[in-house]
Amino acid sequence: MLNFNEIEEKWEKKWEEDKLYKFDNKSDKKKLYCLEMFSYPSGAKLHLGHWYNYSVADTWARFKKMDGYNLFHPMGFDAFGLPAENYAIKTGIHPAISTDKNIETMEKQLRRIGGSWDWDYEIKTCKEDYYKWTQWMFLKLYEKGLAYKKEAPVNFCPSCNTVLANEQVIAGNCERCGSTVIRKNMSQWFFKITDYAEELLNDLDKLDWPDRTKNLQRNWIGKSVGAYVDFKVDGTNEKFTVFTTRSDTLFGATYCVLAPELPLVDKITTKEQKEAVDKYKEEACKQSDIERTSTTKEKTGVFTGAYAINPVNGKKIPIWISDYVLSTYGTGAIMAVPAHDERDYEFAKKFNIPIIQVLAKSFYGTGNSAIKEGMPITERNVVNVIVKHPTEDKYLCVKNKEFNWIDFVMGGIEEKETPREAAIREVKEETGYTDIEILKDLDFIYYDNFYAAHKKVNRHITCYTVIAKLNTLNQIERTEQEKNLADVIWINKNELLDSLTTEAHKYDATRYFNNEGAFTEDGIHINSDFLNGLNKEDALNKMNAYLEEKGYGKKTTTYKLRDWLVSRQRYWGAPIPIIYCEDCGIVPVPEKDLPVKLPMAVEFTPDGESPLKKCNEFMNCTCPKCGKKAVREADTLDTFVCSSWYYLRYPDAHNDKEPFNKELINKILPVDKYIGGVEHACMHLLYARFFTKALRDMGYLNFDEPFLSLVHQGTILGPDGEKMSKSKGNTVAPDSLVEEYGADVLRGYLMFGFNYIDGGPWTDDGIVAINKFYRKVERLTNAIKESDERISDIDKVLHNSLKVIREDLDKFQFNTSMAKIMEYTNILVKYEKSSIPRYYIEQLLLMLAPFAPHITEELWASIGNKYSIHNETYPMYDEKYLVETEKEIAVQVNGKVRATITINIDDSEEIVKEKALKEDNVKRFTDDKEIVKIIVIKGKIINIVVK
RNA sequence: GCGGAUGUGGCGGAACUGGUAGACGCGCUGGUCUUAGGAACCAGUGCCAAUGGCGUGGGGGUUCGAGUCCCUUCAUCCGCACCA
Repeated sequence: MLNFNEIEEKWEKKWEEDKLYKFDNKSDKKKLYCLEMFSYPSGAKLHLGHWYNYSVADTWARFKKMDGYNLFHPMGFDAFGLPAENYAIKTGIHPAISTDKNIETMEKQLRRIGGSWDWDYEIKTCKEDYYKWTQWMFLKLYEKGLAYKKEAPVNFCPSCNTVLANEQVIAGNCERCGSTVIRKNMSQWFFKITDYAEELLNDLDKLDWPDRTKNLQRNWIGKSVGAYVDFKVDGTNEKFTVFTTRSDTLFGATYCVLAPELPLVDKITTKEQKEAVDKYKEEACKQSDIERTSTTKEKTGVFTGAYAINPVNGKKIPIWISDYVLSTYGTGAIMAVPAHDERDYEFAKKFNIPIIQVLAKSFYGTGNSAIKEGMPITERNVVNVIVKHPTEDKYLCVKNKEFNWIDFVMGGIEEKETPREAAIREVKEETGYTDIEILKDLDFIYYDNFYAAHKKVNRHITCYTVIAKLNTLNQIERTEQEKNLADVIWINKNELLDSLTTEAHKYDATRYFNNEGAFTEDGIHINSDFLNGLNKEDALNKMNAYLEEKGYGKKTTTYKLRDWLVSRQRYWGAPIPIIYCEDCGIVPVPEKDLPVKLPMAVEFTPDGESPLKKCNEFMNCTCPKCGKKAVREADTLDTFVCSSWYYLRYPDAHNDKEPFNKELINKILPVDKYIGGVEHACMHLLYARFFTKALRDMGYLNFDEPFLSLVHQGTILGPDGEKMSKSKGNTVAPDSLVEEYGADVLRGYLMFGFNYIDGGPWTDDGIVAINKFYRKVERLTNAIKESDERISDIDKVLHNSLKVIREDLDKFQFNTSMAKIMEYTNILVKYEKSSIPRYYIEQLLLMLAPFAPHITEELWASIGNKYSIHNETYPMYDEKYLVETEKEIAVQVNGKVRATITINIDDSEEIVKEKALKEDNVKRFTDDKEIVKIIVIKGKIINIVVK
């Protein structure tokens, strides 16, 4: 029996010595760039997640290589970053030293996976020969106006003592350490990723990426089409602009809200309101983002005393400040339309601000076309009355005798009559109840397709709804006509929604029981002058055209995506290649002076200032323009800058003249298959796309997207089904598993035991099974015999397996492809006693080679084949073995399987039917029944329908 | 609240465009070989009052036929979260 660990280490050594996985960039085979996300060299050992990512992806890469591709499969390290620096603060060990050491350990562990990486192309982002070009990237972006410095409110982590990109703030907390992020005004470097927002959004459609990842990015980019509308401040020369997606509701704007931190607030606040406004502002600043944006929080706000002029109707509307308006989105100012926006509604209700309805629901359909084609809105209006029982929890309804319709009391509103008066009259007429009290009107009118039973006509009619209650059940005699028409009934809340006949009354009841709220559905415009009768789409177009024509505003698009903040007040990163000169201002370091070297001797104490600031040899320099004394930028670049272009460096990793040879990388890029965690969806994956597009526009690249196809591995959970964590004590260490079973067995289990995309809980039993399976393969190899014999049973399974394995590997379904290898193995076991012809053993080893590279290499050699199995071609199936002549199909009677029959593949339908009907068990279910029809699906199933 | 995903035996997980649900493996049961076996091999294994019935979270529908399509509902997980 082989000692897996021994042979594995033996072969790893040999592969390395022989450079078995050497990439040939001149090969004329079809290139395939397979890349796993590189990792941060932490002090901890390689965890199971690394193994899952790297070993399984390696199997795929190996398969593609054996299948004839010129595989480019590099590996490296994302080596700058905070942990090393924090470690230095704690222990005094310099990041350069600890990082080197960690990389060394990780390289060793990675090699033990048995990956097919060509280490000659290794990248370490913290090395001068790499970060020199990271700095070069910065300079190029700066040249193009895509890197700029500005004073802005930024996210600052008080614990890490540095600013963070928007993407690094998770629910108001620091992505890394979890501390609450605070807002600070600081002068920082940004990359103008927003210039590419639209393209980043649109090009997602071109990518073979998981849908959820694309959606995460779409969401993050957050495109929203709307309009800017300018409001003048009454009695002043001030004005402000709001952003709205619903300019069509402008006639319903009854107030405006400014974000408390807008400078305009101070300018327009009246003397009387100053104190209240200042106090509110102060409190708003104190709150963290989480508190501020908590949806459960009640709306708060203060009136500024000032009024804005609604540009479309000249109306004066109050200007408030409130923290529900964010200074960071849109313009930091909104027009509030309480009738049709939940938040505005809540706010208006709380502060007694008028609510003007400008959209009305129509049960006939929304929009002017519906009205045009249907009945016109009649002058005559209708009131619907929800009447509560004086003592019980019941509601008054009438039941139409002719149609059994159940509805609330309803009726036309006479001229000179208010809806309330009509309600009282109708209740009396229809039900005879007289002691009626109106409680309130429901907020919004709507249009109904109203059927007047006595006139037998449909009308599109305006509906009001009032809520009333009876104080007593005093009742007068109803007219004969009313008695003949309908019964008076009382039903409870639950029965109402089930039994009400018209949609409109169900809608009334729902709104009443749900306490109304804003009307946020689409509807027909009302109270809106030139928009009346239009639907949303038409009204939006008309309003936006009107605003532009009059100069009141213009159509626009906003994005949630912010420019990427790249400066960090930390040491262990690439220095930003910028010099500040008193005379010349901001001066980029000339390319010839790159790299701006990160000095070794610095103090690490974090105090919110870059450690480099205290390093005089670094800071002091001369201005490249005028030669006077100048200082360097003390901040370093976010490590995501390093990882935004590493995939471009790999193919030309040792080029010391340029970041990459243009011709070469345009040949090898884009990455064909990129494999890594989903957690990078809105950071690394977005940034890298931005870099690619920017470099393309600078003429360096001739492709638009860096990663054509993307796969996320799932997460391996602890045996308890929980996420693995040291604190929970449910971690599984790959090292000890490798020691016990060997790398191939671990790889095998990772592939076989899970759906790669989903991951799942670890089980110890599973890995034993793979061990057993590989032992079986070893045993079968020993049962080899030199013979040209072909066994058709085996051929059939072999070629079927090969076909499925290929298909499944393309889909990243390693579990099912391994299952097929096992099926093939199982058939070989049947012939083990009489020994197995060489051909079948070789096929087994070849098909297994990408999965278990070490063991197959050893067994390949042991049966006397030449080194290396990994230079062999992956076996191809032959269609001729897949053609079936006979097949077993199911016979169903009324959809239930009653028998199976064996048919010849070219049996006619008649023969198949005959065979089926002859089956005893089929007879039992058909004999005393009438056969209605027989459905034969060729080669699949037959279904006999009986009655 | 919005968006997305998932739900199949005791377990991990299969199932192409609707066509014999449970591939493959673990576990379990019985057997063979053995001094012994936690080794290997062979047979069996969805559930049940079992020549039948029931079964893919629940309810309804379309269909000759539904894990797969439609409607509805529940549960779990993950994003975003006052985005105007």
